[in-house]
Amino acid sequence: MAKVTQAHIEARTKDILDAAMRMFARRGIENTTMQEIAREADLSAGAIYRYFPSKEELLRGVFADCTKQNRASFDRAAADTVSPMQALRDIGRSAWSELNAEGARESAMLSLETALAAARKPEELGGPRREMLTAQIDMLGGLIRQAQAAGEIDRGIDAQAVALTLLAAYLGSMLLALQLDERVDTYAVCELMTDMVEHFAPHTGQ
Amino acid sequence: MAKVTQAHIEARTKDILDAAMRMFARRGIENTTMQEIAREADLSAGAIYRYFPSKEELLRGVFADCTKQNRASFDRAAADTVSPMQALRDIGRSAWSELNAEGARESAMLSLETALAAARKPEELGGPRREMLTAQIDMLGGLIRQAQAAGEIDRGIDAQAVALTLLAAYLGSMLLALQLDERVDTYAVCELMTDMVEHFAPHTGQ
Amino acid sequence: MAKVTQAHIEARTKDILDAAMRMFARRGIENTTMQEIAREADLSAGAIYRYFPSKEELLRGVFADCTKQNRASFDRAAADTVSPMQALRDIGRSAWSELNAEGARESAMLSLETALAAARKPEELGGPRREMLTAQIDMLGGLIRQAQAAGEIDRGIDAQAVALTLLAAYLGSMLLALQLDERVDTYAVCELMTDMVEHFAPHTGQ
Amino acid sequence: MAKVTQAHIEARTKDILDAAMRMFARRGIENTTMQEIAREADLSAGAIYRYFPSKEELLRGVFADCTKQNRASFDRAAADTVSPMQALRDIGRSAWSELNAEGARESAMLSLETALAAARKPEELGGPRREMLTAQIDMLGGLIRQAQAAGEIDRGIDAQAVALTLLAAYLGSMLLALQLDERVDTYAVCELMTDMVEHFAPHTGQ
DNA sequence: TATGAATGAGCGTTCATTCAT
DNA sequence: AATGAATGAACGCTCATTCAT
Repeated sequence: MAKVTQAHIEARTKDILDAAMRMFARRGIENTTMQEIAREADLSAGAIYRYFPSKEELLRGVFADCTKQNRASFDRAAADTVSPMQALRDIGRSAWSELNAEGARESAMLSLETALAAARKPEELGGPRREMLTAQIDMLGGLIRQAQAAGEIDRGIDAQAVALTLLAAYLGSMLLALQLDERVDTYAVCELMTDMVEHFAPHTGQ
Repeated sequence: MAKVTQAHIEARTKDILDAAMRMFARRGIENTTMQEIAREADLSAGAIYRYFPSKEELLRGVFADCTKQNRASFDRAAADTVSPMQALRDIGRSAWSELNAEGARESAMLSLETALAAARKPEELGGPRREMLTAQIDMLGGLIRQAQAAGEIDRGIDAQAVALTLLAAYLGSMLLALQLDERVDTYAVCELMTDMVEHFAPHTGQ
Repeated sequence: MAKVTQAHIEARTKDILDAAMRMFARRGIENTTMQEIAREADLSAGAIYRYFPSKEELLRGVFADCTKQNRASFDRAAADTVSPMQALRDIGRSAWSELNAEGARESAMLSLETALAAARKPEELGGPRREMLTAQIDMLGGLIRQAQAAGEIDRGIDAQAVALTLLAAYLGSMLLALQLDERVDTYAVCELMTDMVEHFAPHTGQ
Repeated sequence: MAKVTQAHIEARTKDILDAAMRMFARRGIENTTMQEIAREADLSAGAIYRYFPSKEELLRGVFADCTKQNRASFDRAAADTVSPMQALRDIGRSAWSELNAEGARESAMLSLETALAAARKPEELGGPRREMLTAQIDMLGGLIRQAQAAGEIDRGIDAQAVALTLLAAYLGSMLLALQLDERVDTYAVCELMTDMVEHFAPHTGQ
């Protein structure tokens, strides 16, 4: 009996988080009303307050959920076996192709919404976000170092800087895709970055 | 009294625009009240409505002002005389160094806020933003083609793709700087990108 | 809770309509605030918006309610059986005696308020009002023609004109009663009009 | 010098009163802003306050002006010389024909606006209006008594009641014309009333 | 005397939150 | 546990009124 209740509570909590995420992305955090979230979650407005004590706390829940999902998808991507460089290529392709996928706009908007919210309340919301980003940078940096060790990438370049640059290029592509829509081929950014990383001839190598 | 008319009105309009820009950046567009903007501009709430008929119109004014400023700063940067590659380097350095300047956080937040607002109301707000971005891409693309013509950059790479990538790397650096603050050296992205563009040896060149 | 639904909603809707009607009459449509209507209906201001989406729509509701009531009272009056002339007399007496009844002042003021509002927005509010008035004129005209057919009224007079005149005399009496209060005996207008209609000897009858 | 100032002040006062009257009629008292009145009077908003200490006082001024005008026009109409009955006919025709004249709608709306305002603040605004109406009734009653003395109207009817009825029929016609516009021939009311008064054969005369 | 920019109280309306059912 | 009607604190905005010029 307690088991059923527990499962039920968790299911409802997830429903509400998903509904909130969709609505925050679609209409913006401030513009989304609790009524809208409730409707999207097939609940009444008051019911949400059994699971989250306030809209702010619900937002925090959405944050946590987002970073958890994100982490999971990155871990999956990094589990490549062929070669470090191949893993990088795959991660890039899968990440960039998501920018043209169904729901990419909403996803990008939510990403920006949360980035902004976190930037405004660094103490309360910034933590998980920072961890997520540094984890991604570290993961990319690790792959690059492995690729350097395997001779796939020039040893002369700073792995950390490359990781940072790859992530920046991805995030910037997301921003551009959001604003320029189909007017621009962001996938070219992915290919160019990969090629550059692979075929870069450093100064000192001359 | 006709003493104040033109100069006074323009000064007040600018005051309000600046105040709105600061508040939109600091607290978010939706979260900012007309009262707050008024207080920041040392005015009463009602007075704003002499200069802008609604909050929405004020937002549009902020948009226009932003893009105008942005265009001006890019034009200035592009007016380099030494060589196309040098111009690219200078633009990059000046752009990236702004990311660590005073007020960079607010500027970045405003940029994201406007990006989001434009993404949600593309017909009403998207136009100027798209023009600004495509103008930047075209300007960068033009410089790159000049650099290729001058033999400073490999002729084998797609100028448009490089332009897009540079802009993406910059925008992504802005996003990362906002979220990771001083935990990360975004300037390294600038240097790496410049080096890569300059010393890239394309596939076909092998 | 589904316990309240239909009955409760209808009761509240009626409460609000009645409160609005009273306040519109007492203080004028423009002068009445939603707060005042809410207080009169024993509700909070926000609660009204569950039942009417705006003040304007509430006004339209009051309009509809008024014309419905009015129609009902006229239909009741017209259902006389003795003779057409007797029906006319009864209608007149009942209508005019309402001018001295409890709440007549408020009723008159509401009538004028709605007349004015309808005159200013004919497309939005004028329709039902026009229908109500023409229905009254037609009803009176019908009774007069019946009375003429029954030989109770001279056949030489224009039934439509008489109907119009009776209605005008009634509306004018309402206006006079409102402004002169007890200083004037509007009931005399009713009696004189009835007598005149009944005993008028037309020109051509000479 | 003082003379010029005095004349100027009176001219401006009249300008403002006329502008206010037009705007009150056109848009309703509550809906009219001081800015609109000022614009209509070719003045600035603040200037009105040199002549009237508040909007309320300006309204009172409009009231006084209206009743004065009204009185003047009635006095003119009553100064007929041929016969009392002819005077009544002329007054009626001139009054009713104004209902179809240019600006009749505005005039009617102003009349209703003032009637309502007076009904709501009887102590402050009701006085002049009551005097105006009773003066009209008395004037009509006097003419009827003269007509009865001259044998033009049956001596058996109550002159006061006839006067009241004539005024009511007129005011009601105004209301109907306002609401039914050109859908109705209010002039027929005038002719019917005149005929009835002239050719009425009273009960007791049977 | 006249101006019109500025004020500030108050309007219609929205929405996070509460609570009787 | 869930509902949804109700609350009340803001919000964007308007406008009668004031006052430096």
